[in-house]
Amino acid sequence: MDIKNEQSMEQVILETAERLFLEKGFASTSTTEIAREVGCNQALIHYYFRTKDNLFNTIFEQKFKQFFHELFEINNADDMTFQEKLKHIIESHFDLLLKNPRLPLLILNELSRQPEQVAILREKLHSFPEKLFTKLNKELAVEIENGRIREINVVDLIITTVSINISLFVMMPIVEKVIPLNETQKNFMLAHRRSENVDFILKSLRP
Amino acid sequence: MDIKNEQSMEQVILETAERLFLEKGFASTSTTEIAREVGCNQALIHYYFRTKDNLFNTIFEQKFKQFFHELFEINNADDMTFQEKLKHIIESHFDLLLKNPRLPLLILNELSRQPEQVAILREKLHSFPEKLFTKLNKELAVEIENGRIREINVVDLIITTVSINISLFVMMPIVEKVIPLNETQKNFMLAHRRSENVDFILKSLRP
DNA sequence: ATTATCTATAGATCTATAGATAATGC
DNA sequence: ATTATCTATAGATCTATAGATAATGC
Repeated sequence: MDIKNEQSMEQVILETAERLFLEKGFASTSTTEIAREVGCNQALIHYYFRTKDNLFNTIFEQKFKQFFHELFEINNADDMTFQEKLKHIIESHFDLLLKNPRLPLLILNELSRQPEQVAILREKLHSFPEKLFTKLNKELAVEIENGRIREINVVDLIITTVSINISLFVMMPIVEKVIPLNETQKNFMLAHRRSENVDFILKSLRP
Repeated sequence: MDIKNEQSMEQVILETAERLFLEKGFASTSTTEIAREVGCNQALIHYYFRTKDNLFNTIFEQKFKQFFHELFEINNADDMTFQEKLKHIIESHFDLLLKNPRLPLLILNELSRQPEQVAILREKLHSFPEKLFTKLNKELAVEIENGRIREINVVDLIITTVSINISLFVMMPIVEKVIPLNETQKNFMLAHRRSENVDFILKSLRP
C-alpha cells in the first residue's frame, strides 16, 4: 500500500478494510490488521472512523446500496420478448455477482449477526423491490395467459433464479480449494455456468 | 442447562458449543461464552478439549461427516423411474437440510477460514462423491438416449439442484427478520419450496 | 487414587482514547 | 491554526495453563 500519495489515507483505509471484511468477515478482521495492511498505526483507523463498527457499517451499507441499486437498474428494451428480458435479467444479475463475488456471503453472515441492520437496509431500498416484483408479475401473467410460459408464481421464480446465481459464488472459494483452477479454467467455468443458469430456468418455464 | 445429571458434562459442552458455533460461527463464539451457557467455568472447556480449535474441529468434522454420509446414503428403489428417483433425491436432500439448517453457512464460512481443512474433509468422504456421480451419470445418459430427458451435463444438474435447495436455508435467517413468520407460516413456506424445487427441476429436464 | 471441577492468573490480543508531534493550509 | 499521524496506554476480552479442591470409583 504505497499509493498513499495518490489516494487519501481515508480512502486507502476504506479500500483495505473492505477487502479484509469481504475476505474474513467482521469478527475475524481487527483494526490492528487493517492498520498493518494499510501501513499506518492502528489509532488512525479510529481517528477517521471512531469505531470498528462504524467503519464496517460505512463500507457495508455502501456496498449493499450500490449492489441493490445496480440490481434494480437492470432494464431491458421494450422490443424484447419476455424470454429475452428474463435472460437479460439473469445474466445481468450474474455479472453483478461476478463484480462482487464475496458480497453475498458477507451479507448473509453480517445480517444474521446484527439483525437490527436488516430493517435499516430494507428502508434504503425504498419501494424498488415491490416495483420490480409488480412489473415482473404483470408481464409473467400475460405470458402464462397466452400459453408461452407454464404456470408459476413470480416469487418462486425470483427465489429460484437468485438461488442458482448466488450459490455459485458462495461455493466458489471452497471449490477452488478442492480443485485448483487457473484463470482460464475459472473463466471458462463461470461463463459456462452463466449460460447454463439461463438455460436451466428458461427450459423449466416452457409450457 | 440443568440436565447435567442426565448427560455427561463433556456431552453438554459439545452440544452447547455446537449450538453456538452454528449460530454465530467460530470467531464470534468464545470459550467463555460456551462455559457461561453450559453453566460451568471456562477452564473446564479446556480440560476436556484442550483448545478452542480442537473443540470446534471435533464438532465440525462430526457434523460434516454425518451430513455427507446421510446425503450419500439416500438410495432409491429399483422400480422407480428416473424422475421418481430424482424427486426422491431432491426431497431427501431438502429434508437433510431441514434437519441441519445452519450447517451450510457454517461450512461455507469455516472452510474459507481454514482451507487446509478442505483436503482433510475431502478425504473423509472417500469415493462416495465419485460413486454417486458415476451412477447418476450413467442413468442420466440412458434417459437422454431414450429421449425422456433433455440433453444436460450431470455436474450442472447436481450444482443446480444443490444450489436451489441450499440457498433457501442460508437465506432463511434473514428472510425471517424481514418478514417474521410464525411456526405454521414457516412450515407452509418450507413445504411449498420443497415441492417447488422438485417441480422446477423436473420441468426443466423435460425433453 | 483418579478424575472432574474450580479459582486464579499469565500473556496475548483487541478496541478505543489521550496527548505528543509532524504536516498542511492560511 | 488546523488537520493528520504517531506513541503510549487503559481497560476489556479471550485462550490456555497451573495448582487447589471436590467428587468418584476402587
